[in-house]
Amino acid sequence: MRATQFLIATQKETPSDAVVISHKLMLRAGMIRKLSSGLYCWLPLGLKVLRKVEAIIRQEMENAGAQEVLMPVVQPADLWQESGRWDQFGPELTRFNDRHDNGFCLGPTHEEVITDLVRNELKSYKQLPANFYQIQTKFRDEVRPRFGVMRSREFIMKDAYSFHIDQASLEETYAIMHAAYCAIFNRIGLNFRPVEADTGSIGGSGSHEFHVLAESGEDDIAFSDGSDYAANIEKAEALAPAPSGEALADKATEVATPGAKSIDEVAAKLSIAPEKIVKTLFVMGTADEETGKQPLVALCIRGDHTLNEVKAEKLPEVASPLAFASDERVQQETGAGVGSLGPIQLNMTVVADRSAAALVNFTCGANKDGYHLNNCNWGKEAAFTRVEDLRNVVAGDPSPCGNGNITIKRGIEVGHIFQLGDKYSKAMNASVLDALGKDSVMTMGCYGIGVSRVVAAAIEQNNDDAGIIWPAAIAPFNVAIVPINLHKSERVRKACEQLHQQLKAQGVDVLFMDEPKARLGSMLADIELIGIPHRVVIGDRGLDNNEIEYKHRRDAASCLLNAEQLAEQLLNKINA
RNA sequence: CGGAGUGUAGCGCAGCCUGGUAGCGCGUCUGCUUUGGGAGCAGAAUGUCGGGGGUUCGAAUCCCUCCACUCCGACCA
Repeated sequence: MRATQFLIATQKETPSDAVVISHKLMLRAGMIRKLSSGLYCWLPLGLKVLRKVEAIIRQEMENAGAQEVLMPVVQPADLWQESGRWDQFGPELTRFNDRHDNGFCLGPTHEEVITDLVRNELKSYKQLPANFYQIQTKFRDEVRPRFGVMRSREFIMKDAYSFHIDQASLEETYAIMHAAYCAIFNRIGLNFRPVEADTGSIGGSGSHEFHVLAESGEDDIAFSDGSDYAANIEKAEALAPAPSGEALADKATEVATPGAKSIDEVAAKLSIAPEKIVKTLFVMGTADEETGKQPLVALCIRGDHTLNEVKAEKLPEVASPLAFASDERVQQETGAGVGSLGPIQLNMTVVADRSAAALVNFTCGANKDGYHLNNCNWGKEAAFTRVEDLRNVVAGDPSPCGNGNITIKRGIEVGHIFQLGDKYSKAMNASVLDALGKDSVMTMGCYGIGVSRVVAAAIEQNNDDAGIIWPAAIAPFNVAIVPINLHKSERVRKACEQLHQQLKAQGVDVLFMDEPKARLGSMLADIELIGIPHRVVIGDRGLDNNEIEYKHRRDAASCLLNAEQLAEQLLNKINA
């Protein structure tokens, strides 16, 4: 490719609204441009990278036995009503009516459409298992799009859906897809980890996320330092600690804590550690079927811990989605305001976290504004209905796998695979005839990769002060040819043209900087910013000595190659 | 949705407080010189100062209002 025929839209300055490195570099390198909040145009350079990621995914999907299909972005409302998600999804699902006033939505995912397609096409267990995938645009009206294409509203996703006669078959395909995902991210050159995950609103049983490790990630991942256990913090189980000692025989004592509302303020005022305080949170409970009224539910965790909202939401007594009680409601039920609350004489379900339940002689709110109780104990002053795992694990906790302790790192979720079970196939009556000639609801799996997010994640892991450093497999160009005094030296032009042709003939993605009067410094800066792995500089001075300057993007200094065997030597470097 | 900001040339920004000819740097275009790490000189083009209303002789500047975008939080595959 010639630079004069390819839009190189690099910028010296970073647009002020970019905060993460991949967003800055994608803008500066001229890969993407923002159209509106969470909506991006892909320029030729960015699209080349995107297409390379797609090509790798396609190959591995085919290897895994998946077949490519293409489904519409616009989906009819009645399918979503059939699955029940028309009402479950919030404003993230963009809905609209067509000219006939029929309801539609923009597809945030495609379970409904594929299930409809498959129930019409597959009739026999002999056609199973079947696995279909597509690489296609999704739209989710995110509350807060950010970080460029990392969290955009419109994005490219590879989504696959598998259909099975039973759970055993699903598990087989799930394992194959798990392996295919590892192969994809390895080929792309990412430092990633599969982690156990919560299934979220998609529903179902088993699930893994694939995370690219990076500081800018939006998820916390818990790793064990004693095994290969890894889980999203939403999912990671916090084990019960050993009981912390003998309860004092004395009664609890009331202490005045005027003005102290947060755990930190109370801890400071009373000179006790936050881990000796019980924090009581009030959330809305499941509505009573007859009256429709929502009771409150109290959740108790240790002062130094944070509530795991995913775990809390799964409690049968707690309304989903999780909502905290209003200050007025809390005041009504307890007689005290937020900041002085405790599990004391509460007329409601009280669920205590395992760590909170293990405390003795702890401090908690007195349900009386401005007062706390010291030396409280469960079964005496304080009471819980039952004990559950409610908190987020923290670094240093014992790993739930039984080996080692937890460390926490940030991850970017680039893939997510689920064992869906029959959630959609049952709701939408997608069945085949089994070996006995009976209708059998199919079991499903689904498998997603955020294709555009993968591009950003690769940059997060591969960059330096000068710009992007592409992993070879997804570099927009693999080699850059940089001439010196192209407009003056016929010899330089000839050498460049020849190398350009030779590499092209070998199928190498090569960029020839053929702008006749371009300055060396700006060409080199552009190539480094764009992140092209291999670079040769061809000038008269080198040609006099039969030498060509070569440098890999990761090398500190350049080296010299023989001019006559340049193409061969370069091919060796590229294939190394 | 709560909090905090920002909208002035393609990009980065100043000007606003204290109303009086629309500015700077980068980029772009022309010419000459230069050419081994983002060149120099000379010249040029580019703005409904986010939109609408108001105050005023006069508004980028003051007031009202709407919109867009960004950040933090909440929330969310």
